Amino acid sequence: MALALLEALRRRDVLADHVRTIADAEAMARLGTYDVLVLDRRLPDGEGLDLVAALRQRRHPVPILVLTALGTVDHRVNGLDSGADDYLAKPFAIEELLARLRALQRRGPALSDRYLSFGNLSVDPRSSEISIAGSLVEFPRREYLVLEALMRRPNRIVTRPNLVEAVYALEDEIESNALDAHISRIRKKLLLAEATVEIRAVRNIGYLIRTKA
Amino acid sequence: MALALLEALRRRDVLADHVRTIADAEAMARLGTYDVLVLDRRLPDGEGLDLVAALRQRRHPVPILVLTALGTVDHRVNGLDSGADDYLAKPFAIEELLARLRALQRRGPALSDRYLSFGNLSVDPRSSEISIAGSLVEFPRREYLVLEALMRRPNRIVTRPNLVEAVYALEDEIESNALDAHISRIRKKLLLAEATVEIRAVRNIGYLIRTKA
DNA sequence: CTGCGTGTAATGTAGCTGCAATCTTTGGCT
DNA sequence: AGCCAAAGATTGCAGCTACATTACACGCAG
Repeated sequence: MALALLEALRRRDVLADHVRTIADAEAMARLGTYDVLVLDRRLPDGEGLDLVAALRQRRHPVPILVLTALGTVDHRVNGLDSGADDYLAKPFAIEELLARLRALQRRGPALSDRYLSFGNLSVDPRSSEISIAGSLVEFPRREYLVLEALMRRPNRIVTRPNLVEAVYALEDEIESNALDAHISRIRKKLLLAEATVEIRAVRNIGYLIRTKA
Repeated sequence: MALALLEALRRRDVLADHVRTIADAEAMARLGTYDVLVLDRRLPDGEGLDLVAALRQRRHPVPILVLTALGTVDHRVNGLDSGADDYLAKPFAIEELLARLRALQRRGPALSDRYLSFGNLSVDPRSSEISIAGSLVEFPRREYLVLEALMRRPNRIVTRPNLVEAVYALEDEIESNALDAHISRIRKKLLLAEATVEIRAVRNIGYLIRTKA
C-alpha cells in the first residue's frame, strides 16, 4: 500500500520519502524537513501511535496523519488524542487522503518549541543552531546531535545507548570512546562560551545536562 | 443538531457560541477570538464552503471543521480543498467530533504566507522573480529552483534529496555535484548583489539559508 | 554563430571524527 | 582510610570525505 501511495503522490509532484519502521521514521522526523507525516498504526517494530506520542512529547510540530484499519470511533478518538492531526480509516479513497494531506500541509507545522532553552543555552533543532549567552556558537554535526539530545531532556539522564543512537541513527559506527570524545569537545566549547550549564556523567548509565552550581 | 452539539460541548466545559447564518458567522469570525470554527455546509443563507473560501481568501487563519450530510469522497475533497482543515460527514459520533476539535485547537491558527521574504531577499513563486535589496536579479531556472526551495524554509535545513527533487522533479536526475555547482553559482550572485543572507552547508544533510552574521 | 545555462569532472581544502594513548576520577571493597 | 580496578576525561593525530570552486564541453535558443 505504501508503494501505491508513493506512486500516487509522485504522480502529483508531491515529494515523499518512505521508511518501514518506527525507528527509521523517528530518525527522519528528527531532520525536521517534512511538511506532513503519514503513519500507519501497525508497524513492524511497534505501534504507530507510540511514535506520535513520542514526537509530541518532544514538541515535534510536524502535522501527522494516521492511517489504520482500526476504524471504530474509540480508535479514532485515541489516535487524535495521542497528538495526531488527522485520522483516516482504511479503506479510503486516495483522493480523500491527498485532500487531507493538502489541508495539513496548507496549515503548516504547529508553532513549536522553536527553541530548546535551558540555562543560557538555546538550541534550534530546525536550523541546527546553538546559541550560548545570546551569541551563536558553531558546533560540528556530531557534537550538535549529542548536545541536542541532552537538551531535549534537561536535568534528566540520557543513557549512553540513547546518545549513541541519537548521533549515529542510521549508520553503524563506534567501537571506541568516540562519544566521550564528543562530550569532551562540547564541554570545552561550553566553557569557552561561558555557558551556565554543564554536562555531568552518570557512571555506568549516561549523561545529563544541568545548570552549573 | 446544533443545539445538541452545544449541549455536549458545554457539558465538557468547552465555550461555544452558535449562529445560524453565514452572515452572522462571518461577523463573528472577524472578531478573531475563536479557536475553532464548526460549519455546516447547508445554511439558511447559502453554502458553507463559500464562507470558508471567503475567509481563506482574506487569509483568515482560524481552523475550520466542516460538517455535512454530503458524504461522498468528492464532497470531502471539495470541502478540504476550499480551505477547511477537517471534514466530517454525518452521522458522526460526538466523541469523534470532539477529538477532532481538540486536534485542531491544539494545532492552533495557521500562519499566513505565500510571499517568500527573508533578509533583503524576496522570492515571488508566481512570477519566479527574485529581488535582492529591492532590485530584481536574474537567476537561471535551476538556480532559481534551488533558491526557492531554500527560501520556503528559511533557517531550516533542506535535505540534499529534497533539493535534488525540487530541481529535477520528474526528469532524470544527476550523478555528479551539479547541485553543489548550483549552490556555488547562487552564492556568487548573492555576494555580488550584497544579500544579507547566506547559504550554509550542513554536513551530510543538506543546506539552509539564513541571515548573515 | 554566439552566448548562456547546465552537467561533469578535476582539483583543492578544511575540518570533522574516530582512535588510541594517557591521565584523572570514582566507587566499591577490605 | 586506603587501594585498585574500571569508567570517564582529555588530547594529539591522521585519514578521510563532503563540500567549494573552477574550468570545460555540450546543447539549445535567439
